[in-house]
Amino acid sequence: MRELNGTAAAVLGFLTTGEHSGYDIAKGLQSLVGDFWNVTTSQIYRELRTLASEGLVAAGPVGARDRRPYSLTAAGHEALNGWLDEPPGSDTVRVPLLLKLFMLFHLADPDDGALAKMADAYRTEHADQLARFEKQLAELTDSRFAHLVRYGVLYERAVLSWLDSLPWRSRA
Amino acid sequence: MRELNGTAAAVLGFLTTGEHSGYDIAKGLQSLVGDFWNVTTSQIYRELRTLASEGLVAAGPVGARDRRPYSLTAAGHEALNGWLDEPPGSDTVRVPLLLKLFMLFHLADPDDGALAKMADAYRTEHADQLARFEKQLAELTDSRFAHLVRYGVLYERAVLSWLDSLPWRSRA
DNA sequence: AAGGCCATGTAACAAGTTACATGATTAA
DNA sequence: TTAATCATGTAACTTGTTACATGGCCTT
Repeated sequence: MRELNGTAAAVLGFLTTGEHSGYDIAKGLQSLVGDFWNVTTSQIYRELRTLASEGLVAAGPVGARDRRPYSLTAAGHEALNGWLDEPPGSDTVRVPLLLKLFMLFHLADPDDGALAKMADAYRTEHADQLARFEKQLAELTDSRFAHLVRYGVLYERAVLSWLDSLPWRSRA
Repeated sequence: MRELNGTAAAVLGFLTTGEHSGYDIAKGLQSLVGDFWNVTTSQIYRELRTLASEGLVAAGPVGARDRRPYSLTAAGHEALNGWLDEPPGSDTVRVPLLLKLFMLFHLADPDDGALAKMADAYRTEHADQLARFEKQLAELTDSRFAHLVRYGVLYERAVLSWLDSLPWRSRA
């Protein structure tokens, strides 16, 4: 049994709630774990195809609009449990803003206006995300899931406080 | 002139310091920006091939061990400047630990021991990274580049404080 | 019943990772 | 002078993204 990748595992996990189409899975995962595990619809379809070929999910009869429902098999359940036992991999972080700042500093003496503009756009994004996380946190009842959201909150706060510490920021 | 991707831009940026082989570029970028922009050697080679075919870099004569030095062309310089003017894209963040925790919570009632084990491994990684960032920060003279490292410091501290707030942590 | 939107999916492309090959250099 | 290591690169594979196709559903 091959090592599952995170997305495949997420698909299996989602299917523990019952039969779903690729479309549903994609939407569902997006809203459930999209904040710390990016998924795109196309990926899901591909994973479903390979998972099906491995017998970890089973495709049901095609319905309207080519909708094809998938369900978890016993082997799928097992594979998911195996995945849960393995230690998680390392984080992947890519921050285009930092790359750009690095190159700007390296190549030129950029004027503060340009820097501030970039930082502002970035700040807006992250302030919005923080607000979303905080809202989620307020609405959550299960404290275990709340831990996950708190990660987001702390992360976004760190980003904002970094932005606020920059000498060429345009807002306070 | 096509939109450069971040990695391509980083390659061009690196070549502003002179002629370099793919190998050098890969190593160099890894140590310079690897903390917030992941690169692998193979990627660099591919980028170099396409950049060369677009005339943004020029390949020099092959040396020992098939070493092929590349240098920046005028068009490459221009492309790099164009890239610098564009607003940076959004961050990509993938945290396998969070995905796994989510699934664990969703599927079962995991025992604290397993959770603590995961959290500990994660903590070690991030504590190490924090130490590296702090060391860099202490050694840096250019305050502009220091801003970038401070991002890392704040980020890692946020992660650690999150870990410390978990009820099933095994260390204080 | 026509037009627009939503659900559903595929295909093509781009980026990222892993595994491997090979020829210098260096160290024993 | 053999073995180990490092520099250098390619090829194959996996994952991620973008663009597009199509047919049912809902409104007017």
